[in-house]
Amino acid sequence: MTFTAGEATGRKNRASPQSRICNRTCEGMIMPVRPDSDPYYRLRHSAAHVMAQAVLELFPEGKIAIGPPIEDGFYYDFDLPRALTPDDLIEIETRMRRIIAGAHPFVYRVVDPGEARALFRDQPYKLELIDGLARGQDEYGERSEAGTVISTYKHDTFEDLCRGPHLASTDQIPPDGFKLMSVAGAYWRGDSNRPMLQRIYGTAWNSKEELEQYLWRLEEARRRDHRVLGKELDLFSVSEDVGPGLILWHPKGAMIRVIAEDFSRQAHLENGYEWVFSPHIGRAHLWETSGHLHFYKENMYAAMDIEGEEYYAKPMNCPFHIQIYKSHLRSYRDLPKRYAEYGTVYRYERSGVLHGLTRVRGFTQDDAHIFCRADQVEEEISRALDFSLYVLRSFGLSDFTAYLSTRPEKYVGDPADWDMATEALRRAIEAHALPYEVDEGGGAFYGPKIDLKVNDALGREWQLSTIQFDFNLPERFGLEYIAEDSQPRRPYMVHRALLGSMERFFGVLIEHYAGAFPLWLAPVQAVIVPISDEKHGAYAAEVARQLKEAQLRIEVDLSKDRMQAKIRRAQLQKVPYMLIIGDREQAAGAVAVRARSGEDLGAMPLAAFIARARAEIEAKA
RNA sequence: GCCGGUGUAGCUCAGCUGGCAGAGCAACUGUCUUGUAAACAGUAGGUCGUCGGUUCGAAUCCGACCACCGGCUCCA
Repeated sequence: MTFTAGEATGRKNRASPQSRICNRTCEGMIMPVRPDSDPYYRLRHSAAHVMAQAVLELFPEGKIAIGPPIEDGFYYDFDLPRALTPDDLIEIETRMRRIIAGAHPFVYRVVDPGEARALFRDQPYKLELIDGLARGQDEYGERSEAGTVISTYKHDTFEDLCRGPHLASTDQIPPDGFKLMSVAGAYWRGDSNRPMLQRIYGTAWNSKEELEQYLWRLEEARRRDHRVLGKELDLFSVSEDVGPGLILWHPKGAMIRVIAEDFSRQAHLENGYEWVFSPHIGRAHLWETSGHLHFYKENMYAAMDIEGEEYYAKPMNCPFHIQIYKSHLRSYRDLPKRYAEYGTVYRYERSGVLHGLTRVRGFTQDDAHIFCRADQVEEEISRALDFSLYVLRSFGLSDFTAYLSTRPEKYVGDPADWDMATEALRRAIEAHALPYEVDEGGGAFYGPKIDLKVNDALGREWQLSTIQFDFNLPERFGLEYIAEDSQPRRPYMVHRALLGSMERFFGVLIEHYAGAFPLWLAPVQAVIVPISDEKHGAYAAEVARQLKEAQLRIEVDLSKDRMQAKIRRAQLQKVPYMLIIGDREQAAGAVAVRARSGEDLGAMPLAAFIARARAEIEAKA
C-alpha cells in the first residue's frame, strides 16, 4: 500500500547497506563511493582535505566534521562562526590552489586513541568520531567491518582523522581540474536533532577537460530540467494561489497525459484488468480499519467535517478497491481480480521536499490491486512485471534495475507466506533477466516488494514501478473467498503501479526526451508554415483540415512573421515536423517537410506525409 | 521542518553605497508577403512576492510571513 509513486527516489544517501533512496541521484552529488570501486577516490578525498585546510586557514576557530568523496566530487562539513558566501568559495579555491602548488606529501600514520584525542582536542566532531571508532563504528556512526585502527593523513599544516587512501602529494590534484560548487546545510551525522553544519560541495577531475565535460553535463541536465521545460513548452505549472506541490496540467501537458493514459488503459484491458473509479475522500472509520490513521497519519491531511462525521482525503487507493472486492461474496473461480484505477491521492509532504513534478502533494497513480489465490501468486507476479516492462518500454525507457526488498525485523503475516512471496518476486526478476539488487530487510512491514527503477537518457535513475505484497490489509478488512472445499480463505493481495504517478512519470519523460517527445506523444505533431500568410493561407487551412481528419495534432502558423521565424518558433517548441507551404507546394498539392532534427525531407504529397506520420505513430518511434 | 540563497513587465534579466523603475524577447499596431532557426518601425505593459518598520524619501536598509532554488532530514 505504499506506492511511493509520487515520491522521489534514487540516490543512495551514503554507504549504508540499507540503500536509502531519494530522488536526484541524477545530479549525482551523494552517491557514496569506495576506494576500490572508484578511480577518482584518492583525488577527491585529497581535494576534500586540501579544502578543509583552506577553510581552516580562513576560519582558524572552525570545526571540521567529515569530508568524503562522492559521485562526481567530494564534500566537507564544517561548523563555522558565520554563513559562507559565494565569495568565500572563490577565496577557498584560491587558497586550495596555493596548497596544491606546495606539493605537500600526504603522510599516513597510525595513532592510538589517546594520541588521537590529544591531536583533535579542539575538534569536538573528530572526538566523537574517535569515540565511535573505538567502539567499532565508521564515520557515519554505523557498524563497521574495518576494525578499529585509528589513523591520520597529514599534508602541509593539516592533519585529519582518516583511513585514506590519498594521492602521494597535493600537486597531483590538477589545479584547474576541480571546482567548488555550492554550500548547503547538512545535519551532523544526518540527524535533524544534531547541529546543522555547512557543507561545501566540490567536484574534482583528472584534467581541465574532464572538469569541463562534467560542467557541460550539469548544464545539459539543467537544460532538460522538467521544471524549465514545463514552462518553456507550456506543459504545466504550479500556482502559488492553488498551493505548492499541486500541479496544473496545461493543455499540451494534459494532451500527453491523455495519450499516455489512453494507451495504458487499453493495455490494462488487454491484460485482464478491470477499471474502477473511487472517490477522493472516505470516512475516518475506513482509515482506522485500514490502519492508515495509525501508521500513515503524518502524511495525511487533516480531517474534514461532513455533518459531524470525519472524512479524510485519500493518501492511497487500496481501501476503496478492497471495498469493491468486498461488495460481493467471492468464489475461488472469480480470482484473480485485478482492479485498476488512475487514482488521485493526497499526501502531506514537508515544504522543503517538494520538487517540480517529482515530489508533490497531490498525484495520480496508475494503481491496481490484484486479489488472488496462493496457486496464482507466481503467475500474477510474473505477469505484473512483464506488463510493467512492456508499458515502460513503450514509452522509450529500456534500461532497468530491479530492487527486491525482503522481510524486515518488524512484520505482520506468516513467515512462510513471506518466503513464498519473496521467492515469487525473485523468480520473476530472474525470469526477465533484469539486473537486480536485494535490500535485505528493506521491505515494508506488510510485505516484500519489487521496485523497478529506470535509467533515463542521461543515465539518471528514477523509481517508477513497484509491485508489493500485502499480508496486512486482507487481514484487517477480513477479505475472503470461498474455496473449492466451500471454506472461506484469505486471498493474497498485491499492490502495483507501473508508471508510478502520472506527475512523476511525466517529469521523467520530459527529462528523458528533453522535451522532444516522440511523434505519438507530441502534443503538437506538426506545424504548418505558409511562406506567405496571404498567398498560402487558404491552402494551409485545407492542409490543416485534411491532417486533422487523419487524426494528426497540428497547428497553423498564420502570423505575419517570415518563414524563418515560424520555423524557429516551431523548433524551440520541439514540434516533430514543420510543413512548409509555398507556391510550389500549393501548385502540387504537396507539403515540404522539415523534421525537428533540422533535416529537410523535401516536398511530398500530403498523403505521403500522412502515411509516414501514421507509421511513425504506430511504431511509437 | 532545518541551513543558505533568490523573488523587479508574460519570459530572461539590469537597477552601485536610499533620491522620478530599465533592456531584450513576447504582446499589440503599422509597413514588408517572405523558401528552411529571429524583417523593420512604433505602442502599450509594473502595488519591484506580501505585510509591517526605519527614513523627508525604500525596489534598495530592518523584521515577519509566503513562494521558489540548492542541500539536509523525511519519504512506515
